[in-house]
Amino acid sequence: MPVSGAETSFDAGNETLALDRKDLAILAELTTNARASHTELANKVGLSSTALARRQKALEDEGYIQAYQAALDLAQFGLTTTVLVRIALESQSDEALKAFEAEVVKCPSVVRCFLMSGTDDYILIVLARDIQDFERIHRTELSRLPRVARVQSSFALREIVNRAVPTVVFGEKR
Amino acid sequence: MPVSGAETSFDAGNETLALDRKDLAILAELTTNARASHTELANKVGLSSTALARRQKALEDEGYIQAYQAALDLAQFGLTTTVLVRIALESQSDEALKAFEAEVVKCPSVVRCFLMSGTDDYILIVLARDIQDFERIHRTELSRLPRVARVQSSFALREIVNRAVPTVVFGEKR
DNA sequence: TCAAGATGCGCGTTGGAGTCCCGAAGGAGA
DNA sequence: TCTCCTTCGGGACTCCAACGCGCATCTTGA
Repeated sequence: MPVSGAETSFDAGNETLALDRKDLAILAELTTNARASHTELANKVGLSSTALARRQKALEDEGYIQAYQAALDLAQFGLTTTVLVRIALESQSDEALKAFEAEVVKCPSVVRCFLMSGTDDYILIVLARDIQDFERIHRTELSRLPRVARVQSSFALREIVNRAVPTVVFGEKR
Repeated sequence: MPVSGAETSFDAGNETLALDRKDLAILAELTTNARASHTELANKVGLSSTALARRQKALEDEGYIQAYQAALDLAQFGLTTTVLVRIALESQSDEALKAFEAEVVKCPSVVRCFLMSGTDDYILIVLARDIQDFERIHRTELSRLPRVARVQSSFALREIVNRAVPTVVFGEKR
């Protein structure tokens, strides 16, 4: 169900995606101001508030918008240190993977965890207050993970890019 | 400036942080429902809407809440492939770093970029539609970055954890 | 005991959200 | 070419709830 006059469309998975530039403008704006009112958004996008409300609701119903969430300034909580952790398991058996994954989701300092191809290990992104704090995390969270053969940590000195959404999303249609 | 009766406090950088469990409950809830109304939040946290509004505004003014943003379902846009890219430069001179960083921020498919310690290289997180699409990104975005000596890519087979905020944040105070 | 700050209640105002209806634009089909 | 039909946009209206203010009360800490 196209949200508006389908211009061109491309295949996304098994569904046909058809968003025009106004839909993308709505999404781009909501990515910045999730609490914007209908009228406010309507002015920025160039629609009436009625038309905008319809489109926004459609975007929500069709799942393009998953949620509205507040972005916290983690530095204000002292979490200024990002660590990339590479973890190799003793075995790549299904049971070992499951056991590891069941525990890693409980680690409170882990924000991302990927199972990687090739070397068949995991990459974690961990947030810590500082290096000493990471030592504690390593001791109390990471070293207690099951089936781990090797843990290798590297610290991020600086973050150059941090986007929630790749800019390519907002430029696909015109 | 404490938001409420300071219970205990800990040092965050150079600022003193004093959030009680109600502040943390507000933040936790807003992390999920950024569009929740004052009354709605007040009920969940156990405050009157007036008190809640004051605390929320304080949290915004003091920078704990950076923004309210819509979370898009990137899979709906076909971006189902996450790639970790490790890039080493020809030189670690300041000029080389600056030149590289000035270009990497322009890459539309890059969502994260860290300068890493130890090996002195960069780690990028790239979102692609599929492997073929990553080949295109590699060709049109990554290989055009300046001063690059080596590019090494590994694909994420699965994402086990994806949190915006480490759960540790909401459990620090009581 | 006193002062400062935080809470909660009640109020009035405002602004947003939702509904209904109509008009315009574009396609399909005879 | 004409007409029907679908779809989207926009205006007007109503209703409800959110927001913000002021004041009295309570708690906390010095």
